[in-house]
Amino acid sequence: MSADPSARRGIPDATVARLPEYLRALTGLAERGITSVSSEELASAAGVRSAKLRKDLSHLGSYGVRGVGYEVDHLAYQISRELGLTQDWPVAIIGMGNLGHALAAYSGFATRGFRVVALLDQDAGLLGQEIAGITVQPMTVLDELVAEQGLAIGVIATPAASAQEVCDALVAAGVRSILNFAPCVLVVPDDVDVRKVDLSTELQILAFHEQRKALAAEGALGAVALEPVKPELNRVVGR
Amino acid sequence: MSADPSARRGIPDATVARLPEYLRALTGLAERGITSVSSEELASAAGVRSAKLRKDLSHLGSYGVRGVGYEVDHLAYQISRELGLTQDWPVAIIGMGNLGHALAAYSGFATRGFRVVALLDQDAGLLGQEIAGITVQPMTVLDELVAEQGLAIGVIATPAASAQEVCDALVAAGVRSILNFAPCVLVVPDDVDVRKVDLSTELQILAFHEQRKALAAEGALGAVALEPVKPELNRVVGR
DNA sequence: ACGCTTTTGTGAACGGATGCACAAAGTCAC
DNA sequence: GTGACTTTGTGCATCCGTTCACAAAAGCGT
Ligand SMILES: NC(=O)c1ccc[n+]([C@@H]2O[C@H](COP(=O)([O-])OP(=O)(O)OC[C@H]3O[C@@H](n4cnc5c(N)ncnc54)[C@H](O)[C@@H]3O)[C@@H](O)[C@H]2O)c1
Ligand SMILES: NC(=O)c1ccc[n+]([C@@H]2O[C@H](COP(=O)([O-])OP(=O)(O)OC[C@H]3O[C@@H](n4cnc5c(N)ncnc54)[C@H](O)[C@@H]3O)[C@@H](O)[C@H]2O)c1
Repeated sequence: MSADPSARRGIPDATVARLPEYLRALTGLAERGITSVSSEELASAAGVRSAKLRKDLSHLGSYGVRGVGYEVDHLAYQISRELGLTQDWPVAIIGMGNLGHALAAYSGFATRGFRVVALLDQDAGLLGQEIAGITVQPMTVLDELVAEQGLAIGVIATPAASAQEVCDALVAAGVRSILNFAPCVLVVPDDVDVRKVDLSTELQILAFHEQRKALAAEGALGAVALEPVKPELNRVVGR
Repeated sequence: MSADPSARRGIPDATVARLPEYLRALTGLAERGITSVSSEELASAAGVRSAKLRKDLSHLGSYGVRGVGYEVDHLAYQISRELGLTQDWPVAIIGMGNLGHALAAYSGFATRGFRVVALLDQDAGLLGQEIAGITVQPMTVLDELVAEQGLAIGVIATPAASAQEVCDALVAAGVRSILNFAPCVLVVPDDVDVRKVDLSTELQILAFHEQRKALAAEGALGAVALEPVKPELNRVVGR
């Protein structure tokens, strides 16, 4: 049992998911030359309530000053450290189709603690081609990437039909964190984390709410609105 | 108060978020010629526990048959209806850069109840150009799109600096559902839904867990593991 | 030095989501 | 027709996350 006050492990998943947004908000403030910020201001910049922000930050330690607020640089550093962004994580993108091309060209990786170390594809016609300054390689280099570059994160941008196969290859090579853009469920061992980004799902959730709004408007024409309007600030469909 | 048994409004957000995955699993089963499925099998295909699946489905009505399971086609139809996918939703993509190009070329829209009716950009150099068979138009056509095509959903694929401006234009034109790919918080009126897809956030969450795994492995070398291994099937980082 | 103001950090109440376990409801073999 | 078997739908307990509200802590002005 360590007595270190910051050694509190077990940050809730919901909090971890919001830390990147706080970090982004802090970066924006720092760029505007702001050095100190209250929980109210930062929460507003990040699109959450101040109580939630404070509780989230309390899980990392006590970095605020009562009556004043948080020092922007220091808090940004603490969040970066907690997220493991004080080092650069090597990332490989697999599947250089439409989406893979866009991802490879995306500058948002480098600015946020990630480094694209490889672009992989199965298509012989793509191999050797250069995309965004990186040569496309075959899947066989995976073991080497893990051993020599410390590859830790794989991004799957292949069609759904190939995704599980690619996933298995990543896991076999030792990659334990996977970001999946293919619309399918991946089966992985317990120690591997998978996160999914799914455009269709997001659109379908929007469609559900859109339909509800359309029906509500229709209903309101002939009768009193079935549901009272909920006054709510800055409504965003919760996840 | 209608007595219609299917008129149960107020499906939990968490359930709505999973319906698209169930629908996809059902579509896959139907393609393989399977006509009937149990909650256990469908749950496994969708990557959830069967009890959760059954509770989710119970919110839409009672479409299963005890002792047998669910009829694939019928359940798929019911979920589609609930999500509002029995009609095609017109979608506009704003910002035809790297990401916008990939999205425009993406076939996943049409197969899932969406129709790209317009591609918009501010850049005069792109206007009039054809991408995936659709001509790029200026932002000024927004009002027309809403009035004549019934545009309901806008996809923002511009840089973060322009996103709020584009969002305001969409809202002013009457669009009330927005999918945002730019890494920033959008401020909208209460009746507008915004969902965000954020690559960096997802990677940063993976980095957090990756770091924990690295630290745990390190700690295990010199001492007994600090945390007991949790046996958990098919672990996916929860959201 | 001291009291006033501001803002944090957190205990406690609340609400929603998850997982368990089983009665009810249906099928199917005979 | 009947009984054994399968699988759904759901009540209940539990867990996790959010929100409220305030005492404690720090700065600041006088
Ligand atoms: N394009 C988009 O905007 C978009 C949006 C959301 C989701 N997606 C999803 O992302 C994935 C990729 O989409 P895309 O439009 O880029 O597809 P694509 O067909 O243009 O590209 C797929 C690439 O993957 C490669 N590939 C196929 N099997 C492989 C294997 N086993 N190993 C290595 N490489 C392999 C192919 O050679 C091809 O280059 C799909 O699952 C799609 O559903 C795409
Ligand atoms: N490229 C990727 O893989 C990727 C991944 C994740 C997130 N994103 C995000 O998606 C967004 C777009 O990325 P990108 O790489 O395609 O950028 P990009 O710079 O290639 O393209 C942006 C496009 O938006 C247009 N635009 C700018 N301001 C506009 C305005 N006010 N109205 C209409 N159009 C406008 C520009 O003309 C340009 O064509 C960015 O916010 C980026 O952070 C991109």
